[in-house]
Amino acid sequence: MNLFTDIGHLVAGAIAQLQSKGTLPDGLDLGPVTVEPPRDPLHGDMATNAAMVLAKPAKMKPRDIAEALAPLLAEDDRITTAEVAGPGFLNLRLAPSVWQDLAKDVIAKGSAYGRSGMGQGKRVNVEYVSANPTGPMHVGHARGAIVGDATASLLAYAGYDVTREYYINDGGAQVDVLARSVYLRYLEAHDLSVDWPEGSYPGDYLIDVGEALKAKVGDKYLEAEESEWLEEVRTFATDAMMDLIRTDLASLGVVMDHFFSEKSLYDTGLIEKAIEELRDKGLIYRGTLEPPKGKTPEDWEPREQTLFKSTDYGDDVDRPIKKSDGSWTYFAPDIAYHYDKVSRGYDMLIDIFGADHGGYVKRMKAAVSALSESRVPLDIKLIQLVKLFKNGQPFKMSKRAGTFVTLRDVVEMVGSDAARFHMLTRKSDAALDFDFDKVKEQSKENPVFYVQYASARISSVLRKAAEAGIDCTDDTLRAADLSGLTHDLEIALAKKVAEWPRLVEIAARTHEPHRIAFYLFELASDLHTLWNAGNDDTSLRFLQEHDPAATQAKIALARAVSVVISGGLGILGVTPATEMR
RNA sequence: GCACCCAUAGCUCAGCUGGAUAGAGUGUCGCCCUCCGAAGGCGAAGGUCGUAGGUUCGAAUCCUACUGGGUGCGCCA
Repeated sequence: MNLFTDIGHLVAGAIAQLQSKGTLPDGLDLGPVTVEPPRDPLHGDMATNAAMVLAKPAKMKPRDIAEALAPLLAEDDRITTAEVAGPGFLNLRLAPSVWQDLAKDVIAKGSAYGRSGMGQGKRVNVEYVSANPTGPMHVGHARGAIVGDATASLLAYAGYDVTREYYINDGGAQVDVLARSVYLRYLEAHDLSVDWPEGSYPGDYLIDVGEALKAKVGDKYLEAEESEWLEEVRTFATDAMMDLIRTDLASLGVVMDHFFSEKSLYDTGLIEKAIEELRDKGLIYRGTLEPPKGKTPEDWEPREQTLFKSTDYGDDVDRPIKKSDGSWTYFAPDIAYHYDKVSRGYDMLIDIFGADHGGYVKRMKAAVSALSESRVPLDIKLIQLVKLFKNGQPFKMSKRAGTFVTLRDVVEMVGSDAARFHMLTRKSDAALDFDFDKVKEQSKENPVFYVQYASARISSVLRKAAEAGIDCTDDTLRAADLSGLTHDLEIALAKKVAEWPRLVEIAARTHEPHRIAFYLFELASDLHTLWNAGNDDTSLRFLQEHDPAATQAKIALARAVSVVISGGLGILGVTPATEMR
């Protein structure tokens, strides 16, 4: 249920009537017709641009179309006035009962209110985090994890069939470095002293892994050549790192549906298969790239390589898929991985990357377009960096100084709920300030607190009503008479609730979960405003001790708000508060 | 040199497939808040939407050029 689409259908019906009467020509595209809340409340409750966007194709003046539509719309019970305004807007005012009764519908729908069928069950793969399995995740990974997870939840809420996926970079040189580092810890576990070469991973987190390796293989590899132990240690080490990562993710409430191993691509020959697919399309060739202008690397020399003709699909230059020693570049398994995703039948792919991977966007999109015959859209979201603050002061991360902030540190310091909400209060492509003190602050400045406080207040008033012996169960509330909700603040709150399904669709269409966070803040703000008004005007208080009917009406509205807050926080992966401590 | 992202109130940021007088928080200023619904409330001021063009009935939004900041640019994944 979505009031805006309901009224949109009404507008479409009115247009059809005019067409059958010959006032408007047939065959008009209604796609650009919108029904939305006007920015200025003085313009009514909803406005449609129908007359303006149909003017040109219908070869009529916008105001003439609007004048013809207005009386037809006004016939509907829900609409009290339909006025032509400005260049041809049609401003609609809805009957108070529409807003009042909305609360009952919301309560009846419960957690289904706001869910949308726009996804039509289409299958979407959201790939996120995909941190190298070489150590614990840091705070930057946390943002990617949270944005990816919320995006996945958002799309599921909007009716898509969503898979949450993690690409394990376990096929490259860095996991060999990991294996060698673990081997050194293994030697240490046998009380041998070791030298740590440049570029290894000397972090403490590998000590346990070395011990565990010792427990598993004993002294088998103490005197062995690297070629004998490398593969087993590598597998052992990456498994251990993935356990670590899974645990870290779980502490944020992030649970993946599927982990995909880069290494498996080499083992199964999928890379060759994907490249063959491209070759069949004539997109693979031997050639020599121009050096980048302005900044030629010192050791540049022209070299013939195997290239993917990504320029056919909008990239700036063609991209190498093989190194000069004949092995694959990083891009090749990535092509194969996305080829696999396309082969698995997804209708849409979403990748959540760090901003430092911005240069890969065009080539990945080119590869997916080529491999899917442009059937599968790929949206890549770049996550900008997180700037840490403590007491308002910038907080630099440094491994050496011991100020390296891990994902787990963040969860332990501020909690999963606050971390998640805060990371979603910014567009993902804008840098985010994360101040440990502000995120924990209990004030209006902190949207996490403000939204949770709203849900806590509603829980509180429900408890109080029960104590006062007023029946406020959902079954009772959805049958209540809400015609007493006439105050501007009450109607305004109901209107905000009415916007929820519309907002979900906008956020889902744009793949931007931060819109949910902003909406929830506004909704909470409207609730607090009404609540505060109850301080001066007791008739606005939700709990009217001696008037059960009025209490039920007011609480029905509050309950509808809490339904939306729960649904919205659910998308963000944040638990609604029932009380504040 | 090229590509991508960003630029909106003093500060931090929203702003819908282009829509009417561009919003919020914070800060500033004024008023209120001794107890009941608490971690404040009400109101005011504050803008050439980076600059210059273009498309359009209509542009913060789309296009072009420029300025400033970030990221990246063949055998690193």
